[in-house]
Amino acid sequence: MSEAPPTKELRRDAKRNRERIVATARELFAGDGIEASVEDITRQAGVGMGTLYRHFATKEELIDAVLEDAFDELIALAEEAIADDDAWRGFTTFLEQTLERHVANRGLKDVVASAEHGRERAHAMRERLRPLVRQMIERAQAQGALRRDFTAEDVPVLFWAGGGVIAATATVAPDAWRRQLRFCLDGLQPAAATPLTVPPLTRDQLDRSAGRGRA
Amino acid sequence: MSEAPPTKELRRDAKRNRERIVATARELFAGDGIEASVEDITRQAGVGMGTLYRHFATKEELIDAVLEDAFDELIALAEEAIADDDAWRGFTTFLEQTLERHVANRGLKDVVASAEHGRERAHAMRERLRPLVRQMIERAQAQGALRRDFTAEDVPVLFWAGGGVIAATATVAPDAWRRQLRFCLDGLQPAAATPLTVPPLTRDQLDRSAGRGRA
DNA sequence: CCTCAACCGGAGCGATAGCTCCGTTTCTTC
DNA sequence: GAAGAAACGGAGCTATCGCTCCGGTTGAGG
Repeated sequence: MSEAPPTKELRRDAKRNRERIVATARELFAGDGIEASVEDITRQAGVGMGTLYRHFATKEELIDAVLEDAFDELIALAEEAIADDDAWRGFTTFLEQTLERHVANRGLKDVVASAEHGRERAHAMRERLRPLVRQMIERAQAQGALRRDFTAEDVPVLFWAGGGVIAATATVAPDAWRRQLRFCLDGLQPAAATPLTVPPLTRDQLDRSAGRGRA
Repeated sequence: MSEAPPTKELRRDAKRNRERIVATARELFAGDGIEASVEDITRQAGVGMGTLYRHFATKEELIDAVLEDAFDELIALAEEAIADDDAWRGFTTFLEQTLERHVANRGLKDVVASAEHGRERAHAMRERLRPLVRQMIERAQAQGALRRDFTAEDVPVLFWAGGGVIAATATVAPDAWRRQLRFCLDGLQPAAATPLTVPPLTRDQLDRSAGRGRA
């Protein structure tokens, strides 16, 4: 699982070029989403196609490597949320800060909240996030701040919803998603709860959602 | 505005082929979204490329023509909502039925809830829908069933949110959006309302959102 | 400084998309 | 049933994307 770091030792120019590629890709993915073309990346990084593909076997691999930091940050946000004595505040802050990242980093949103693109690091991030989210929710429910029919599997749904708003409005009104989130959060308080008519997603459904295409 | 119907009179085969194209496109757009390729459409309709492009100058025009019925249905749903004595029930039913259409018709979702694709009929539909939605909301607020800081400009935001959930889950759990909508609706009741931190979208922002690209 | 493995760049491949062009066929009219 | 306007169909154009291939270049060890 954990990529052993026995990678010999890169030649100086190779190391420099790799860093340039990652830095440029980070910038372009953040701004344009993962649909930024590899050609744009190489041109702006000042390297050739061959160079990029010697370091990354595929574009997906590059995406995965570029977003590693962002993934780690999401984990850190979840841990902060759990550390908050006020579980409800922790939970809402986690949602807000995650969606703020989605606005600032379209590539992150594309991988987390939208389509497939489940490479190793992304998958590992989801695995690490899952128990944290579950704990976050259980604590908020135990403190009586979150309706009891809300489940951990509903969290990705909130991200998909926020992602939809962000995709449509980010360039024009980068805070528009906050209204939508507020409405949802107000509806998540126990006092506001009205019966749900459908069950939450199962683990299996979650894995297949926005996962491996429409197979 | 209203396309005058002075179009001479199509030859019999031309008329037949046009109908085949529209019928096939309707089916493929509903199933695969507007990304269904024109080649697939012509093949399945049993016509050539030239035939399609004699009837529709561009793919966008075909989309617009194909979705005309779906647009009319949305208008009808809005009118039904307004006719309901219980404004809240009318409003929620409108949202539910619209999103049901989005699940059943991916092409409709693509045009209404997602990207640009603002051809004439789509634009006209939005113009017709706007006052109906406004009325729907004002009535629900007057009846004390809807929080007062909710505006007509928030309705597209709800569609974008629902569209995000549908895009991710439709093939795996076609009803998953109902949970998200329930949470939101519960949060739209006056008793649940918590202060919003950002203003609603302006008309101008709305027009540019998911509108003409990232210009 | 010399050598050669390691690394570089970018033309080009193959797939896919929307769309055009034009030789051929078909319908309608007289 | 002949003629010509109208419509047909599909090969192929252009553009874009991810990715490969290979002749040339560079940097580190002896």
